[in-house]
Amino acid sequence: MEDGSSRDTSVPDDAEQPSEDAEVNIAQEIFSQQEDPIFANKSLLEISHVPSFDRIVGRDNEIRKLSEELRGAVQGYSPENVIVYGKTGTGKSLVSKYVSSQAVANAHDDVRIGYEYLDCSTDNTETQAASTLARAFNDPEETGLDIPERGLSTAAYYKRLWQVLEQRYDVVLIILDEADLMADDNLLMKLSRAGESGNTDCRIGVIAISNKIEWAEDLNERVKSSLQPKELSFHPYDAQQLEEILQHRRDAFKPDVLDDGVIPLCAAYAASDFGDARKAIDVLRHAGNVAYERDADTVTEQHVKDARTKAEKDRFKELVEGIPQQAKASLLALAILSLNSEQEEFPTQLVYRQYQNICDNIGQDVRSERRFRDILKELAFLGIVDNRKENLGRSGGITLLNRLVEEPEIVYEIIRDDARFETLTNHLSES
DNA sequence: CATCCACCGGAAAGATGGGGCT
DNA sequence: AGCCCCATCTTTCCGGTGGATG
Repeated sequence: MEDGSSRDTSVPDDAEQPSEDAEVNIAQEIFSQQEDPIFANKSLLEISHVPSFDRIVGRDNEIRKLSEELRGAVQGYSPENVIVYGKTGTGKSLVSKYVSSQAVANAHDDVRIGYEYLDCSTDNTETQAASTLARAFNDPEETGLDIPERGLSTAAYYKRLWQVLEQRYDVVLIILDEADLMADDNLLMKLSRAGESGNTDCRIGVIAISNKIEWAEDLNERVKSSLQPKELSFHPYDAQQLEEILQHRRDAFKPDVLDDGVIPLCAAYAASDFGDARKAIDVLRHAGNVAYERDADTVTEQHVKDARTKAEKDRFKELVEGIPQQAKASLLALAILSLNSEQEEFPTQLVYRQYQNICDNIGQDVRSERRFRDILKELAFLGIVDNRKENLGRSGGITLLNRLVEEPEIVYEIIRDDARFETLTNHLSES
C-alpha cells in the first residue's frame, strides 16, 4: 500500500547470486505444484462465492415473499420497501441479490431497472453510502458525470445520485446489507423520500438487511412512516439444509477425497452455531486445508474437528493483528496483568496504569483515561475482552472490570509478534 | 436509609489528514 | 491557491450512577 522504498533490497538484476536462485526455486516449487491432492476448485468454498442460483437451498418461501414485494418494480411501478431479518449466514444477502437480479432480468422491455448492493459495514456513514451508490449506478459514458470517492459534501453526493438515477433508470432496487451498522437513519430517510421531495422521478425500492430484530423498532418514526417497510424474516438453516448446501459445493474437492462423515459433521457443527451456512462452509474449507497440510489422501472427520478449533484461532489472530496500535497496547496491558495474577478481572484504573507503563516502555504516546475507556469498549465490541460494570460503593464508585476472552498467553504472543512491541522489556509487570 | 465516592459515559470541540471545487 | 467538506481519533468538561458505608 505504501512506497516500497524500505524493503526490496534484494531486487537488483544480478542473477548469479546463488541465494536468490535458491529462493526462486523454493517459490517455484510451491507455485508450480500442479497436482493438488485435495482440492479441485477451491473458489467454490470462498465466502464471497455466490452459488448459481438454482442451487439456493431451502429458501423458496423467502424468495417467493420477497419477489412479491418487489413485483411492482418489474412493471416500472414503485416496489415495496422491505426489511429482511435473520441471523448471520441464513441467506439474506444471497436471496436479496438473487431476487433483485431476477427482477432486472424479467423487467418489461420499456422499463429501465437496476439494482445495487451496498455493504453498510464498509460504507457506514451517510456520505460514504451516497458516494458509493452514486458511483455504482453511474456510467460516466452515458451521463458525463464523474463521481469522486471523497471530497464532496454529503449534499453534493445526493445531488449526483439523483441525477444519475434520473438519467438512467425508471426503477432501482437498493440492497443495504447490515443496515443496522449505519451510523444514522439519514440515508434511509433520503432514499424513501427521494420521490416526494422531487429529487428524482426514479422509483426506489430499499431492501434493508439486518440481523438485529429490534432494529426496526429503533428506527426513527419519521423514517418508518416514509419508508413503510414490509418485514421478512429468515430462519436459520437446519442441519439437513446445511448438509445440502455443503453437498452443492462438493465439487470444490477432488472426487472421493471427502470421507462420508465429513459433510454431515460440518453441517452439524454449523447447525449448533445458529444455522450459519457461512460457518459450515468455512469449517469444510479449513478441514480441507488441514488435510492438505498433513499430506492426507482424504479429508476425515478428525480433520473437521481439528479445523474447527484452528479456524477460530486463525480468526482471533487476524482480529488482534488488525487492531490499532493503541488498542494493542491496551490489550497487552490486560494480558500482562492476567499473566501475573490469579484474578481474571481487573478494574479499568489498574489496566490503565499498566498501559501507561507499556507506552513509556516502548515510547508510544499515552492516551487520556477517557480515551482509554473507549478503547476498552471497542475491544469489548470486537469480542476480545469482556467488561462488566460493578459498583464498589462509597469507596470505589462504579468501575468496569475487564477480562480477556482468550487465554492471556495467546494474546501476549500475538501482540509481541508486532514489531513495534519487540523492544518491550520482558514481563514488566508487578504493580 | 441517606449519603457519598470516584468512576462511567455523553457531548462537544480540536487536531490531523483525506480530498474536490472554482 | 484558497476554500470547503468529511472521517477519525483524541481531549476536555461534566452530569449520572448505585451499592457500600456509617
